Amino acid sequence: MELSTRYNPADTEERWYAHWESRGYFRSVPDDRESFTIVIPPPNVTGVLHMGHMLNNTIQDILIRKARLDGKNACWVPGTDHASIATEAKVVRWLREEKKLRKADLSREQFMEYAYQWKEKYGGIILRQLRKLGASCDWERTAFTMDKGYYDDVIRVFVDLFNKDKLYRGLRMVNWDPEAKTVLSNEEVLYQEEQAQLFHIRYLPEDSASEGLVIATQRPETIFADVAVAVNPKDGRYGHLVGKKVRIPLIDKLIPVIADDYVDIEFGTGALKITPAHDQNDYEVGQRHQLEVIDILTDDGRINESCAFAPIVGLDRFEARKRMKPLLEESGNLVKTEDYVTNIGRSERTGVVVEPKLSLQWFVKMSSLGEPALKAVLEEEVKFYPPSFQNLYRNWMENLRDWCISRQLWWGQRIPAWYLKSEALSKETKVFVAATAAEALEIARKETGNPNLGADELRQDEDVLDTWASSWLWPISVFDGFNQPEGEVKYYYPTSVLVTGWDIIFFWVARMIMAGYEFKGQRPFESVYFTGMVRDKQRRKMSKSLGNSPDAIKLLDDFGADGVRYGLMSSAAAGGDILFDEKLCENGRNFCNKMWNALRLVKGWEVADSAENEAVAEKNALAVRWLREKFNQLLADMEADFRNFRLSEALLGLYGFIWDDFCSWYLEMIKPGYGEPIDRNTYESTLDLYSDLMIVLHPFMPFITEEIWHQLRDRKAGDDCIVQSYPNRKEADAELIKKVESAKEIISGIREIRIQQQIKPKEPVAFVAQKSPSVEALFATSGIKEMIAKLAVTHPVEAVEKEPENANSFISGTDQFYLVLNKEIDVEAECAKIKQELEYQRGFVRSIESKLSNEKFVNGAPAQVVENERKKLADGLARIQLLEESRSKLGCA
RNA sequence: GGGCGCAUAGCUCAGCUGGUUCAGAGCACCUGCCUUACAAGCAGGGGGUCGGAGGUUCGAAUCCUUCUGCGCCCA
Repeated sequence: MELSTRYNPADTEERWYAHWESRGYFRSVPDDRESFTIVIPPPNVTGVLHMGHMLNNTIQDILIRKARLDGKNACWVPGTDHASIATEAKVVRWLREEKKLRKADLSREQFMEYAYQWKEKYGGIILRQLRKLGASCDWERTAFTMDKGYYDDVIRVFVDLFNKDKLYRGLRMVNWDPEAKTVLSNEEVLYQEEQAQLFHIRYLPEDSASEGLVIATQRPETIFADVAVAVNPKDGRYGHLVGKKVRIPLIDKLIPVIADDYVDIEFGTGALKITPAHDQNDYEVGQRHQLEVIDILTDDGRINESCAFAPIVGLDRFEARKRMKPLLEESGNLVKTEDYVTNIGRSERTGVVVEPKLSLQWFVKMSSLGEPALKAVLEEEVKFYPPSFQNLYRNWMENLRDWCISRQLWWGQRIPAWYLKSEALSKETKVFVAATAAEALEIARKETGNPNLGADELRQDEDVLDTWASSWLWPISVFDGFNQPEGEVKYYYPTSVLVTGWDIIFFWVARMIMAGYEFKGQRPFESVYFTGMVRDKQRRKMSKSLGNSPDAIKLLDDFGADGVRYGLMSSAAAGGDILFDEKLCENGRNFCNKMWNALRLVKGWEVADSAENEAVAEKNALAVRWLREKFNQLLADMEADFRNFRLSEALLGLYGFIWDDFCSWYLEMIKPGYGEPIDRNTYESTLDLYSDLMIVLHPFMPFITEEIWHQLRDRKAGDDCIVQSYPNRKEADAELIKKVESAKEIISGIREIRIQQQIKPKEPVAFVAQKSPSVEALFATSGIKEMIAKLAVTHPVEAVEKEPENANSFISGTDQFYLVLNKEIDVEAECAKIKQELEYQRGFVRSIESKLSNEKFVNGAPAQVVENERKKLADGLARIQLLEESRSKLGCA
């Protein structure tokens, strides 16, 4: 069999994925095994795979594959989110640019048709890309938040909440996106410092008895919506004006000067124009002083008819702002303008400046929903990894605001509320909430006392629900838990773990927990694993606009899915950000090559029924035993790491084990000499060990492990790595491990001297140990002398009473070892080395002596610790003695 | 303004409930090797007063206080 010297992922990945799928390994149906369930955080249906997805889904796949190997019924539900605003924005742009259509010119039905066309075209790309990553989802369960059944669940929940009096319509200052013409949640507004201008504008007094006052504003066009000017009651400058009136420039409208603590004396001029319709804080001030609200902005951000200053009506707000400057200058009201930097909020989706705007929206009352959800996390019924996210969660949950769930969009679940056409929309408008128009009509007839009310006399709410108001039902709805509470959902719910970025802890995680308790009376998942954000080397968040995000698919092509998965996971401590660097994927790819070459080595061996001789057999048997015991240790580490979701550590542990213990040490221990065969026992054990390693590594790097699994032995159909049983852990034999570790230290000591003395790698050297009880005990271990001789390339190893002449020595543990080389040793250098070592050892001994002479330590510390210090002291003293002897023998100064 | 977190090698980070020769890993760097699996590799090596100060303790990278510098969330 010829194997290329490099592992080529392209040759294997697609093939194994198809194989797994065709064998139905990803499929889960309820049975009597324990379930292990993950629901995917649904990506945007028309999105494409990016680094965050890869990280997130790699982690889920690791957990799912591990659970599968553990014999659990592993179920990973994939799916997508309709991503209301993001998708609608894309569709609108597409219509405008490609079809030359404006949304305003289309009916709701026509628009939805286009939106579905868009979804058909781009929907599911990301799910195909997940397959490339190796994601072992049960694709038959693929869900979508706008699927018929899902849609119905969202509506059902809305009706349910309404009937439970947990929904209301209210006026709120909301974040308004004038381009998407919809409300945004606080989390969808991104604030950034931007350069702006502060206009200092004089408002003249009613009676011209004083100079009036000067306000500072960044939005001069909004002065026409002013209803007051506020000053701080403690501000001496303005005390005389409070209660008087001042004139709004250009329109000379009189507005009162009021006193309110909210005003910051230091900021600007200390006088604040109050514009309740267009600023959250002003709105609150306005409420306190019972001021009217004048809204001068249209939904698309233009100045509307309510503006008393005609010349700017109809202009976009930025255009209007530009016009204001000359107008104010002309009228003599502009005192000055100054540049300043301020936080401007922009829409996460459309990038336009968000306007605070009062509007009528649907809200969910959060008080009763929040309480059990907070408790669940604080009492760790839902466990967070890392637990520090509890703080963030609590902080938010204790300051819950009602959740605005209406969005002025079409792409989404349309709010199932109907109104009388005869009534204008206001807070007091009668509303009939029901799952269908017919039911709503029935309710309307009853409530209006008009049995003849016709369907055409009702109109449905135009808005749709916030996407999170659908995705918060995800863990329930994907199992059809609303329709069939006794069905599958009973088996799969609560799910095992949710893996998601901490940035959506409020958007999504908190709300799923609320929904879980509200609608199922149960937590939605046992644990939440928060991933960090993927950032670039300069710590910037990866984003399209920065162009600092690598092309995910290209990465997969360049390094293989296993390489990329390794790269992402090797630096991904839970919750910690990843500073992504392609170098990490390179490490992953190199790791694949390493394993591939280990395979080539093993597969290249000729196998004989018995070993060359007894010594070789003993050495190999020791190697096999040693690796088995180390493997037991590794399994214990893995178990702990998985229990704590320390996946990065688990992977790095495996990496070290395979690269160092298995390849660098074990394979070198058993590697037969040139042209010699290996004995069957060792060979078979090696295949078994290697196979076990592949099982343990499989969750992290599924493709190469499956490939090597099959290369190692001829496997029967269905005997695939992905469905093996995870190896059983046995108590590791610490004694044996320690012995081999001692041997390894000796080998390293020899190698060090070899390199220093420039001995050719293949040239055998004479090596002896000074006889001592510990050396004899070590050398009595069957096979260990042969092991040292082989790995350090020495003649047969012996322990001698008498120190050899002209030898280079080194200490390992408390014993001394010698290399006898065919050249004069450099006495001076040896002496210097010994001197340095002596200094270190003396310092070491001193520090321990001072510890042990401290009565408080001896009495206070645990016996174990004291005992250990005594041992350290004895060892140190022994080493000092050895060094002193060498020194005098060499005649060092 | 309120809250949370971080600071350990040149870089990125581990280091659990204080106690092994505990100051670690990977990358980077230096030296030597095209050694019959692998140069995308092998063998070796240098490098840190664990941000500063104080405290608790027999003992502190680890616990407490405080200062400094960064980051994030909320208002």
